[in-house]
Amino acid sequence: GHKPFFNHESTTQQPMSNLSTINTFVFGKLVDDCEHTLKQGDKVVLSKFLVRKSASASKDGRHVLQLELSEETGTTVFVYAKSVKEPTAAHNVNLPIIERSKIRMHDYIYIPLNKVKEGITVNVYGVVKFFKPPYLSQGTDFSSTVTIVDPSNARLNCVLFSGNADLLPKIYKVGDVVRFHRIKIQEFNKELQAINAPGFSALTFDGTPGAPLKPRTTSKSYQFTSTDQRTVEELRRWASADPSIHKPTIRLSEVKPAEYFDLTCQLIAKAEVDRSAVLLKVWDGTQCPHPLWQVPVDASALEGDPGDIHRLRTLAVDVLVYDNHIGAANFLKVGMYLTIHNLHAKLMTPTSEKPSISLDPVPEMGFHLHGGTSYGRGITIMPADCSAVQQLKRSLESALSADQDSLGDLSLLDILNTSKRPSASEATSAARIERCQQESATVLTAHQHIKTTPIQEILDQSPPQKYHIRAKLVNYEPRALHQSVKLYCPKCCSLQEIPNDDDIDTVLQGLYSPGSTAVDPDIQSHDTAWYKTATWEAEGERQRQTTVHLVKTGEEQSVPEHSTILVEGMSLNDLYRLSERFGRVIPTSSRTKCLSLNDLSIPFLIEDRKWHYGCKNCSDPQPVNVLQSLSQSGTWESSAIAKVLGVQLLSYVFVMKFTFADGSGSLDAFLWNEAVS
DNA sequence: GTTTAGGATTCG
Repeated sequence: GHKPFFNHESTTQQPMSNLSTINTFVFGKLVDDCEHTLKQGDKVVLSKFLVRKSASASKDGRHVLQLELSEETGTTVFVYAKSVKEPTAAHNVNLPIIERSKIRMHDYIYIPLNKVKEGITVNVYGVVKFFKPPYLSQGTDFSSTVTIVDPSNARLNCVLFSGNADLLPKIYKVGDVVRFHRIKIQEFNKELQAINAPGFSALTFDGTPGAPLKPRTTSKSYQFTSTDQRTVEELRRWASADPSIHKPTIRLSEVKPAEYFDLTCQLIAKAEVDRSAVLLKVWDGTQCPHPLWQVPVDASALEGDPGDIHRLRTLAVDVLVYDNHIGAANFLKVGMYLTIHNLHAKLMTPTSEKPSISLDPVPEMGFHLHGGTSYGRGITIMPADCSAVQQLKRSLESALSADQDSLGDLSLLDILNTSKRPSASEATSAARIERCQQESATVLTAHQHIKTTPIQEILDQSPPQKYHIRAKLVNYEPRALHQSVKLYCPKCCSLQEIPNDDDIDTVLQGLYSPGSTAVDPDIQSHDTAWYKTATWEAEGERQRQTTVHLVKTGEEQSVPEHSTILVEGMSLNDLYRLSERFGRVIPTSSRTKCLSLNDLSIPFLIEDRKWHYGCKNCSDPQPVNVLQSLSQSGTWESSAIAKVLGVQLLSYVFVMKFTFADGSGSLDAFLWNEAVS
């Protein structure tokens, strides 16, 4: 908890005004430091504290604000050393005479791991035997699991949580030395287990004997005595003799199939593959001896310098990062140094849908960071100054100098030389926008493993075959969706446009213009055995005779919606009106001896407002009289009508044509479906 | 001072 630490009112002789007395609270680890160092009456300078409203101002009469000191905000407490002459103005932080206090050391006691007991909170040193790098738990905090060992031959599993991942130990590899303050020992599954207690803090050291004794921590103040130095160095020496702890690092050139390993590398490029996977292109300066499996992703989807990606293509490996690791992957920036923990090197036989020409497909090596946190799977961002990255950089630099010609322009060089992350220049951000606009509208998921075939290779082979292509869309038709509906003949496979109203009207007017109407008097206005006829003059127009032949049905009370009519002399508007009223409308003409169908460039049947057309190539129109057979059977299906009339029915289809090109050739692809009627 | 996770491979 927190304790009110300073209370000037009680320490000064004369009473102070409200505004000159402020409550100051000390939190966490700083409590210990201050508790043992500061005495009443000391003069201090405080930096980087939090200012909050005082909850007690109305009661204690002090300042309405309060100061909150904690390690998390980076607070530093300066105390005037005894030797320093008292400054003229205590608040003047710029005074050069202020120096960091000699804080009296707190006597921390470190318990050997074989001496920990349930229920106590202790401080320990240990060597990391196993760890899971911090990851976001299902709860609110980051979590990290660390197993430590020490020369007492005991081991301790530590389960650590923190809302701030920086407060968890910064472990890079097994063998690192850690110091934990305030871990609580408890029992779980009949074993002792440690969990971080309030005020927990951790220091982590490189496990290499003789390496600098600089601890990894974000803490601004920590106690580290010469005793601590000896302890760390002792643990380093003790662990370095243990082969189960001291494992060699594996580089891409040494990777064996089916191996799980930790890879320290630099990120070249990144792409979201689908909802469950992110692609990382990484390199460590060495060449993997196996053919590399490559995740097919659109170049436009790759975040990273296209030039670098191209130049490093032989050294870079594709790593697929799945599921829970995607969140961590999203934080990564191109140029960063990483350790990917428990990376799976897997040999994969290339899958190809095309007929195999080569006899033995060569297995390719793919790298996967599987989902979950088993075996410490995860990604750690490595600072440029740590020894693993120093070593990595030497490897990257030697790879560059080995191939100066092809790698000389590498923009990642800037990162190597300056140790800074690349800043997005105007040029690259413009390029990014351009690429962004080229992004696929649709992404097929889970097809990463499917090989694509160059278009020319498809053109050289004989159909039918199935392929996957990756190509640029050069053109597509039609541009408006409604234009994608066409008429299709299932017999001759021809496609044609749906005649528009103007065309139909023109045909109808040509058919029934006064000069051309030589209606056969024999069949005019005669009821036949199977239809009744009515003829009249069209109103208000040029002389035009219109005729309706109503097909008789068995029932006397036939409703128009279920009736079939044969019509003559109709305009386009007439056809629309009649088709709304009657179930089936069949446009005919009686210029010849018998009632016959019209030119097939207009519909031969309008059924429930659906306009049916026939194929000019494949139809052999019969006199309309043949419909009499249907009037007897009573089946007036459009297909039955078409059949007896000798008409090859055209169907409505959705068709889009795409023209693709991939540099090797170009290909038209049709997207095709039956239209819903 | 709650919960989370509590070492223990893999859908891809």
